[in-house]
Amino acid sequence: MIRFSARGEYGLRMMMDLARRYGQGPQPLTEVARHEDLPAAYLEQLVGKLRRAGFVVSRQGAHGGYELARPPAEITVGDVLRVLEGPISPMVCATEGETDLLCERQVFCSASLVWERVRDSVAQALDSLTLADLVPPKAPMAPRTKTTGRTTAQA
Amino acid sequence: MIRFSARGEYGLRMMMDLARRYGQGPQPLTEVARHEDLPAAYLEQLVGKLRRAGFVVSRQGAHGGYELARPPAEITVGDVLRVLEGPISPMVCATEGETDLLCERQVFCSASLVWERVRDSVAQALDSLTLADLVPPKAPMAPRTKTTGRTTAQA
DNA sequence: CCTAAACCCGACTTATTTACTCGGATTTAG
DNA sequence: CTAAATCCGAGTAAATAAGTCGGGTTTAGG
Repeated sequence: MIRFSARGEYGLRMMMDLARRYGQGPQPLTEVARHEDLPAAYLEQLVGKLRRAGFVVSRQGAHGGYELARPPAEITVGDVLRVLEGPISPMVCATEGETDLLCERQVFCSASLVWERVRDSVAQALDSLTLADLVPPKAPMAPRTKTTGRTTAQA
Repeated sequence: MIRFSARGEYGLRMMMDLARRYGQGPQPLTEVARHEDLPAAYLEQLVGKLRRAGFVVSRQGAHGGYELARPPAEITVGDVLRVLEGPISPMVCATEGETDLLCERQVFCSASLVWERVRDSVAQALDSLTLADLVPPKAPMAPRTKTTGRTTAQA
């Protein structure tokens, strides 16, 4: 229940990939798609929304691509998911940012308490995480696996 | 984004209606449907699941109907919604109660942190509310609006 | 100038899910 | 015996999701 769609998943993974390469110039979408094993043509739709929302910038033409508009620490997961999936809304009558649109039974409908709680706790979870939290800046160029001790991939 | 379906909404409202009349014998589904203005034939599907899950009991035949299997305070919103909408699962790889089913990139996929956080905060929100919390036992038979001072409905 | 690599955009398609409805069988109080 | 109810599975229309496709525009480099 209460599932995010592929838009959110793919889009977030794309943004994480861009975060990993932040500061290295524009990344072509085909590269991102290859890294994450996602359909490039579909990512195009998603990145368009993110660009229009101001979270990524693009450069057209040869050697073009996409790049985060701000450092990863300044973009939250909530920012990304709201662009791709719309406002947090576990139920129509409990949509983020909409005070007006409520059904007429709302005044005495105690179920709305549930949806509002869910909405707020999801918002809290999403807004407290930035791309930087998800993409630890542990040696992106010089893989120094000694100090971290983390195996980044095995099998 | 991340929306409950009508199953969850209708089902919860139905359970709240049953909670309001708990202890008054079995309630026919047509009554519940009328109270909540919901399609009775659809509720039938939903209440079937709730009965098989042990949260309501039924009596067949004339003067039959449905009734909560336990007092409202002993049924959580999480109980009800899990029966109707399945386990909490903001993403396939972060489904409640499933430790095995994870995609092979999960080991190094930091996005899963997001889905797990969302899952756990939704679970916390749903499991901390019982039907009794939603259906205040304020004078169900004798509407004594004086002491409460609450306006239950004003345009 | 020319070309290839990329972004840009909207329309189309297909599969799945949702929100129901329908028909009919069974049970039971009066 | 009948009417009111639970039970059950199948069917169906509409919406949404998840992509695909075709073509246009921009730009670096030769």
